[in-house]
Amino acid sequence: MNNDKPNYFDLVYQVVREIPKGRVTSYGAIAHYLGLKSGARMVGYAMNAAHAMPDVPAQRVVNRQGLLTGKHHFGAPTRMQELLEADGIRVENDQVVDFDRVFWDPEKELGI
DNA sequence: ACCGTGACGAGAT
DNA sequence: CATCTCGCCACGG
Repeated sequence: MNNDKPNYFDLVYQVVREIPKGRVTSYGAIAHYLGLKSGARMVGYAMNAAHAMPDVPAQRVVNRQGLLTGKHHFGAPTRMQELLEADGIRVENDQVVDFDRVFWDPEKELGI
């Protein structure tokens, strides 16, 4: 059995696991870091499967606006926000406060 | 095997 | 500045 196709899911999880506490990143940033031409969509899809993955803080991954687009996938509508606030991130109106300040760019932090 | 949908993003209007 | 459209690919029905 040859798995010639790249498993984007594992790659995404790997990056997400490196997100430090108190920081967030965006789907597009991860996609660009991994060189996924597929775009941010596949990253978001991967996060959907991340639900079954431990040590994958999907709450730290938001869209480019800092909006908690995936909050509905955490079981409860406020679960994602609570997890973020537990990390010390302020969330207001389903949006990350000071998003630019807490933004964690894998290309910049991990290096390209 | 075909069609529609989706945790997005960038560019165009 | 706000809104719309397209691209991109995997998965479910």
